[in-house]
Amino acid sequence: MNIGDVAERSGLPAKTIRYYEDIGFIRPARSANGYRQFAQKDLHKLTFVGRARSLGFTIEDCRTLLALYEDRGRASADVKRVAQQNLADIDTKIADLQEMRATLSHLVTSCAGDDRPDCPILDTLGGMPKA
Amino acid sequence: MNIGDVAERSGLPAKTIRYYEDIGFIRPARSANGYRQFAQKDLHKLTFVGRARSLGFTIEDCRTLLALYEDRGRASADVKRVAQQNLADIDTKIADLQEMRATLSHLVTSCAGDDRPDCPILDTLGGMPKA
DNA sequence: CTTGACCTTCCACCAGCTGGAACCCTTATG
DNA sequence: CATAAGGGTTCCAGCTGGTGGAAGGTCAAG
Repeated sequence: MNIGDVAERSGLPAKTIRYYEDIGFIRPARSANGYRQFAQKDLHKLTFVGRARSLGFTIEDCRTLLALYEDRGRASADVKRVAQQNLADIDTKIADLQEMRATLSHLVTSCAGDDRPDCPILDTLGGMPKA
Repeated sequence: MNIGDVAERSGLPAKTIRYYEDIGFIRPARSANGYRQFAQKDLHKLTFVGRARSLGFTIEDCRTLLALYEDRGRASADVKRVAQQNLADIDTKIADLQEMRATLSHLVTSCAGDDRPDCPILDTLGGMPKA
């Protein structure tokens, strides 16, 4: 398979696949003309990474997960630990965003949104106490 | 005020303040020794930006908001529009994260997390259908 | 006079790609 | 046979929003 095929089948842009080679996720062979030749294994790994990324795992998480994925004798506890940490990170992000949302929503509601200059949003940003 | 004072009062690191000068948020005067001399106005603007950033506004949003903040004749509708867009973006992010969370939480729950190699998390990442 | 806390600039780096330039390879068509 | 379209290749730069560190100037205290 050439990079275009793998891009289509994995759902990742070709640029991203080259980048993933660059950072060592895959090591495709090269044919005589210099084109990357991808094996099924490469496609699997790329698809795996694509899914992991879409679930919010970082590149370094993916590196760990890929190593565990390749290691047939790994303990599921190791994988679970990475996933749980990711879950906790996601929970933190959600909580932060919800707090932001509440504050901002309150501001938006209190703003008339007309053509007059009086604006509680700006007033608050410019003047609210440090907390 | 020197940069250290402004940093303390605005709650922003000095590095960030220099960066904000770099991107044109503020234009502090310089004293004879080359030190930045901050006016109250600069402190207000930095504090304003700090708050807006903590509510998830991008740097470009802040540029817009600062311009509106400075413009005593602005229409509150303009500010509200920016805030509402930000709110919508936050909602999208929260929804995305919640979807991630649900999938990942399901995976974590289904994984034994023991010392055996069988792991539903890796199985799913490596094998689930493209959707 | 030296120490230490400031301040300055500049350059490099983080994640995770993405865009573009400049070039090569392959295949089909006129 | 020339050429044009549509692959592929490399490398370099840039995005966001800063952060870290080196090398050096300045200032007040002891």
